Amino acid sequence: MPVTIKDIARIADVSHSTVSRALTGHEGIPLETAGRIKKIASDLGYIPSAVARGLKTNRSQALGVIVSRIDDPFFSEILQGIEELFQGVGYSLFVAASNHDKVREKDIARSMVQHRIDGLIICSTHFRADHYNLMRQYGFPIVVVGNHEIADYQHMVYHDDFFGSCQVARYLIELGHRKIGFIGNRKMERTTQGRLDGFAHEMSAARLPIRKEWIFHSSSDQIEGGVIGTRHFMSLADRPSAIICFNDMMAIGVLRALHEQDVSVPADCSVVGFDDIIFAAYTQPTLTTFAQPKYQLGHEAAKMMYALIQSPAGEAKEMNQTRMLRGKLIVRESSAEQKTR
Amino acid sequence: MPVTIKDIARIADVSHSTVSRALTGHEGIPLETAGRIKKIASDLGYIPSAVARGLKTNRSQALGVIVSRIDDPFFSEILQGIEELFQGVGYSLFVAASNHDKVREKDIARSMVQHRIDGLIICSTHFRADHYNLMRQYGFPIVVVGNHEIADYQHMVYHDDFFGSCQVARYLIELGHRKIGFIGNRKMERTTQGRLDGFAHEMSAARLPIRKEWIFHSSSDQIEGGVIGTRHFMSLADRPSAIICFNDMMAIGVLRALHEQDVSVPADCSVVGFDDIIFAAYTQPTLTTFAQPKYQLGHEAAKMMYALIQSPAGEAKEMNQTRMLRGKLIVRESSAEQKTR
DNA sequence: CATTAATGTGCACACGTGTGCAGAACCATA
DNA sequence: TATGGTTCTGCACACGTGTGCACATTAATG
Repeated sequence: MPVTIKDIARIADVSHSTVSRALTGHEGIPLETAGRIKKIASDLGYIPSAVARGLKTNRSQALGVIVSRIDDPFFSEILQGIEELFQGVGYSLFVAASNHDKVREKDIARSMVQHRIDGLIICSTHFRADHYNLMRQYGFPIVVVGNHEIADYQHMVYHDDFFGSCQVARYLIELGHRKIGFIGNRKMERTTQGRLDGFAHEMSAARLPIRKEWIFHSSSDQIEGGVIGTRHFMSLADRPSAIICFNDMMAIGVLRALHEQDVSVPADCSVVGFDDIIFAAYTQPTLTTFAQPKYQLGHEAAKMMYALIQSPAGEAKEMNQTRMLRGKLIVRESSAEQKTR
Repeated sequence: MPVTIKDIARIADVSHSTVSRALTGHEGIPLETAGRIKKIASDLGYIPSAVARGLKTNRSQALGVIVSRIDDPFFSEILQGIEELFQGVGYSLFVAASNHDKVREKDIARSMVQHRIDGLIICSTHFRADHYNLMRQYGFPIVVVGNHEIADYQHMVYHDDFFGSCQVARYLIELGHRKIGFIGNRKMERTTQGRLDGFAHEMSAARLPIRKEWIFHSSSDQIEGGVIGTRHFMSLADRPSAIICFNDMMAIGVLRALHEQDVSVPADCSVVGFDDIIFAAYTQPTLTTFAQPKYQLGHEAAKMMYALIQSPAGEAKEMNQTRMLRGKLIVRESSAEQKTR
């Protein structure tokens, strides 16, 4: 049904080879002929088939992106950053959500290979080593962005969690807080560890105590995780005067739980999040948080991928490459000076 | 590099035709031979090329999804609904964001056609008629979901905004409100009109006045749109005692603006949103809103698309088909009885 | 045993595009 | 005119998979 180069060839009274060469800007075709062919192609509304071209050239002009969930605002912002770069350079994106489900991971890996993608970005999700390795065999580059795992990948873009957490902790210490609680999430191995290390680093630099009961690992990294963590802290005889949360979703849960217990924020307790998702600016009170450059993370991952695709076969591909981005502290209403009592 | 059916054929000592037939479950291949071939294929880790298959069969096993933005929580929830259905049945999704940009729309339409997608879902975004028609020429089915345009498409899934708005208005009226304001957004043609009609319908059914200055069209449908709308209402001598917002993002803006003006919600003014995005449950106060079945919208659109793909050439395709879903009112803290003064 | 039917399998071509190679056509130089 | 070079273009094949058709083999029937 669609117009093919053969249709164009028939009308232009040349062979399909000539049409192919004229349209791809190949040398050796006189400008006049090329112009005539291009005119016909455009009149006929010719749009080349990436399928046929991909079969011949072994480049599908398609990339894969795997996230854990599409409807998580943190991931979707990274996705937006990736999408915007590739839209401009003519690559299409296969997007799939793993949902932390092993079966789906396998299906996704399989379908990515089936479509012979030119590259893959794995974004903020655990991914089992066997599925990762299955795909590596197929030779296309894989960039991992913002992952929580400790494992080292060949090409990575991630956020400097240690630095970020230091900023947050130092800020609270400078406000006069001495009893600071931390709500983490064990599933996020590398990330939570980095943030915990930064926290511990600043606390000991200021010679402040780190009490075991002030570090709480919640089972959920969503809103309810913050609620659970708050319940824990409120049950203590000696409560922290400030709470650092693993992410903003949990911080929103903390705000909610404190409100229900009539603990005033920031007067009685400061709360700080992490990520700066869009809603952090609109909670009540607005949330002090450390802004991860989510869009940039996506953008940098896309740039790294683009370089890998462009580079002549396996040149840059062999080198390990890691890019680390830093965010910045965003002070809003949920944090304040600790009044000496 | 990857294993092909020819590799399998060589090892099994048959022709590649036989391998092809054995793997696709074609009749006429004895079970024993088929089993032997399948075993070899699996041992070699054979994964068929959707590219080559697509060229021959004219089915790419890929679908397109176009949204206006990926990082808008409303769209991404619909996307999640679409993704989850197709993941299970072996279709991959090309996802693209139009950003309401004409140039990008054109590029997207072109790249979708290039990849010879089997179907397209246009999701909650304006899409120029010429680009839409360009794609229609290529014969693949197009399902439009939750669009704001008045134009009728052949295959549509959308939400009953009139019904939803009636529920909201009636609820506020039953709480004793007589002065009700409405913040809309003109860009969302059909949607905003449906909600306005529902509002007007209930108001006149209750013989309540609809004042011109109580209907405000904001230029933005995001948070700032709500802020602008609130500013307008606060400038009036006779202020409404309840505000219905076009969507939750705007309602969050309203909550914020009222808080800054020391207007207590819901004591002095009730606020109701629309959509029930995830954060509506965590604003301060939590937001009363009308829940659109976003996930279901995506799911229904996917189901309709799947039926269209499966149906023998152009059978169901010719019929117009529209599916309308209804949501439900979610009462939270931002609305309360109007005290008679 | 001859004939027919049923069953398996390979050959060859197709899908739409790209490309090495050879030949054709033209021009310039000896 | 003969020779060599340059410029242009078509033939033929390739990519990986699917499939109509014919042929080969075996089984069933007379």
